[in-house]
Amino acid sequence: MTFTCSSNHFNLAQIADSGQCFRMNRIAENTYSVISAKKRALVSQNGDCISLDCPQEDLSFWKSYFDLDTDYRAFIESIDPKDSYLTSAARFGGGIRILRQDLWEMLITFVISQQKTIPMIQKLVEALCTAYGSPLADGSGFAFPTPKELSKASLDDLLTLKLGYRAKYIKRLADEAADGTIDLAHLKTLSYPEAFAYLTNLYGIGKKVANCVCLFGLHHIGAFPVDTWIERILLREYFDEKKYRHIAKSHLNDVLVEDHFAKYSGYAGVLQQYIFFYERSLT
DNA sequence: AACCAGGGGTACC
DNA sequence: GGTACCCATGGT
Repeated sequence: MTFTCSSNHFNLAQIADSGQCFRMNRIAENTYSVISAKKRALVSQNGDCISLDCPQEDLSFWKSYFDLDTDYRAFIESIDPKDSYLTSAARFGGGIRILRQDLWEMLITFVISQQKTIPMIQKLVEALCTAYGSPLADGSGFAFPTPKELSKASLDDLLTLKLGYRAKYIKRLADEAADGTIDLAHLKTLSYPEAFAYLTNLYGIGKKVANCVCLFGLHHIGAFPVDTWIERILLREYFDEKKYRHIAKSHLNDVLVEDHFAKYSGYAGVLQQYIFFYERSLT
């Protein structure tokens, strides 16, 4: 069945190309196939009108997935007008929303993302789903494998899928999530700082991936992942030699984020997505 | 052919 | 607590 609704600050094409989801594919002009966890939908957009084609019982799931109840205008209007780069980025990518994606899927996906380009991440995620996920109800593809399903893959199996040095991380994470050593249900109950600490203690998950999991898998939208793209932006747009001369290189990113994004406390991750998307569009 | 990609672990100091 | 080096693979 098809459901329609309207929303401001919503742009499917921008969301699909924003680098936060890797199983959203354009299948026609303005129409995308989206798979999250065990569900699939066809989504299209004409102006403010969004159409969802999915089983009726999945409608509320997808409305939540696209975060349609959050007011993004307030985030954008809070941007410091003196920050011309951030202002331009928000004007350019203001249709991006932080999707409410599956925690386990985000955890593994962003471990895969280490030192990989977005097209390569998509291929590897799809390979994992095809090899270890369950078929979707309508037979249109495969769900992301559960911890138990993924733990059936041996280290050699994962290496065969070309996961490289990430294979050993994924193997251990899948085993620990399957046997309960990693408690995903508990992780969902934690605050952002608690979840960040929990995640960075896991094998193969450092600050960057932990923040991506917090932002995209737990919807802690104050999380601010710093990858190579964001680092370049911070150094080019926010670095001041006089001001930061005495700061050690190993702390510089943290200080730059603190000095220029702490004022957006609680939702800085939304703005992070704007600048990430904007920066990538410029190349 | 070096160099980089939505980084992180480890061995040293 | 900090740094240097290594890790797989594919694209430029």
